[in-house]
Amino acid sequence: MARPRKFDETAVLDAAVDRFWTQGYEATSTRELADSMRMTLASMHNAFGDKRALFRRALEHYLDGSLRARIARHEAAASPAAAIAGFLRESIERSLGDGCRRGCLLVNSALEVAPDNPDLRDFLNAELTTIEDFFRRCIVTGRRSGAIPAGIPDDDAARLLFSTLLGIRVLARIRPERDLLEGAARGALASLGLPPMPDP
Amino acid sequence: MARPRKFDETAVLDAAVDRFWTQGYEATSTRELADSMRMTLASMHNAFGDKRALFRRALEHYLDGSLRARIARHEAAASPAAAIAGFLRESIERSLGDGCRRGCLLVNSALEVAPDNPDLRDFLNAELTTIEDFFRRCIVTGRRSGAIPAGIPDDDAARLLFSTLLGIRVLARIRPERDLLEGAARGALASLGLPPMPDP
DNA sequence: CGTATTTTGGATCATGTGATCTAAAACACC
DNA sequence: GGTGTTTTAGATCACATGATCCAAAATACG
Repeated sequence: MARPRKFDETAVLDAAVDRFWTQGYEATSTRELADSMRMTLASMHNAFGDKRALFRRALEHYLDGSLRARIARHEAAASPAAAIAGFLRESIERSLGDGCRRGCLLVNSALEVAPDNPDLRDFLNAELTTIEDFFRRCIVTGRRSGAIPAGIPDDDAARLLFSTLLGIRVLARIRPERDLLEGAARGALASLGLPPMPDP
Repeated sequence: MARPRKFDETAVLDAAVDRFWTQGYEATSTRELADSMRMTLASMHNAFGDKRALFRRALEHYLDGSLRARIARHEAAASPAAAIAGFLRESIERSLGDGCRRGCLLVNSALEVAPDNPDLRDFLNAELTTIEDFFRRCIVTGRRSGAIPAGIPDDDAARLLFSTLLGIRVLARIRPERDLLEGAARGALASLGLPPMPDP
């Protein structure tokens, strides 16, 4: 019916994610995006709309390939406590393994672009809440089975883990030191009576 | 010897802080800065140098009037445990009391501008370490006196509080809900055997 | 008062920005 | 093979950006 697209959508979105992740939204120009996506400005605009729409698509692409799968994978672990510890371990290893100090695109975006962008903020909040809910589910089921000792309210425990994770992701961007990131995670786990993280 | 300056340095730096805090570094133009500082571009440039240098000055101004005094004030509290709880309480109230969801300029900057700016990164890290050290001093002296129960290593406890604070400041910018911020703080305090925060 | 020195105001420069336009190219369908 | 529809490619638009220049203004000092 019409001329087919030459580019691979996954590949070009990967490239867009990389730029936004490394440099942030404001600091990335549309020309730079088009170059790294190996397509022209017009094609990019035609396929994805304006810069904001492309950012949204890139963010969704990032989350599709990253967050949701990770939660599902860890939730299938041997126990809720292992799911929590494994999720934190993976977050730390990802943070330390990235030489570019990129942190987490979700957290970076929540700080840079969400505050003055209600649509994006709602979207990001929904994703962040996914993480909070994951922690809460783990806490609830773990305590119900007796594997996690009772203590502070379930909600507070989940929020503690959630904010610890965010803190770790912030530190990953500015001070990516293993002792620091692991110390925060160890502190949260131990103080909730959870087993330590698996070795890296 | 020469023509005196017409502007009040404190006032213009306050204005610069406000713009950078509300919008971030990249999203704030030099013209907008000059307008809000009530001076001309040339005067601004003459007095503070380029945009990056002005940002650095604004950041220092913000920290001078905010962070260091707060730490000193809380450290003079009745007990180390009260110092920790009071510091978290004040951070939460500041976060919730700001209708603009600005969060903390230090944390925002650590994510947006520090990663590709070694000088600024070192400066920000030194300031962040000031907070971490404050928590560590409180834990150490509180445990030595018996007011804070022994448990996980001092360093890990300090890192847990530190990353919880960062997480709270991130959430303040995207999801400023009292239950959420207080829940994270309550979780951290209770799980370390610390007394709860004072009422707002 | 005169002069040296700094700040101030306004204009301006070169460049980068997001976005769009036009025409050529490429394919699916009839 | 023709036709219609979409994607490409390159040029370009209007504007914003960071930074600078130059002359006028304002003061402290001699």
